[in-house]
Amino acid sequence: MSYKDKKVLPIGSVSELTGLSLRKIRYYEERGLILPERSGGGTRKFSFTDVEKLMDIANQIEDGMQTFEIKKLYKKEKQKDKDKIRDEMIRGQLNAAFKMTK
Amino acid sequence: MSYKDKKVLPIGSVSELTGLSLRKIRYYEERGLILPERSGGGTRKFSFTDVEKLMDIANQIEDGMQTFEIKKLYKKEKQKDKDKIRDEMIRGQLNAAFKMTK
DNA sequence: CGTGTAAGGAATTCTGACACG
DNA sequence: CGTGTAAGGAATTCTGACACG
Repeated sequence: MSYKDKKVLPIGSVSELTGLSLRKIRYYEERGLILPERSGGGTRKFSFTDVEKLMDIANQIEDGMQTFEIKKLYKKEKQKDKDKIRDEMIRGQLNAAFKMTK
Repeated sequence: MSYKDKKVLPIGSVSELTGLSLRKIRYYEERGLILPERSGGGTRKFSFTDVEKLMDIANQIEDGMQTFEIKKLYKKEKQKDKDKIRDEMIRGQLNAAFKMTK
């Protein structure tokens, strides 16, 4: 995992990087759009990937999209990723089986 | 500037990533080995580059090197970088002058 | 010299709630 | 629904100092 995915940024830094208020960031988490980790004491820790996602979210909100729609969108994205991986695995196995017939 | 150079990490995250105590990190700053930025309120903000540098420093300390030696080393590195840039600029200008003679 | 620690205070973050719309 | 704000408390960080070696 690269630096981009390390959950290490405090919400203040994320707010500065994205230009979003603390309230908005917390709300988007509440709606399940992002999933920061928590320190032992309970403070949120974000990754740069989260920061990028938040900037995406901000754009979509500006376009009048609602949080649950954005969430659905992300679910679809994830499903696509899974489908892709499944396809690749199937292709790999077919390929292996094919070689055995030679 | 990439994510790696953004000064956004709190000292706690840096401590976790490097395995160094808060005391050590602050001390290495005091000795001028790293230069985190400060938030408006005065809290330190580090970059991933700082994190990498700290891991380097930790190794050198383990090898018995003293902080002022490490600092000297970094100064030399910087000087080399400057020399390199100067060389490239001179070469670029010579090249341009040479083309004009054609 | 490099590092741990206890001390007191300040900055940061947290949650739940009320407000507006 | 999405967001601002005031409120009280808890976690995080800060500095300067003493200790040891």
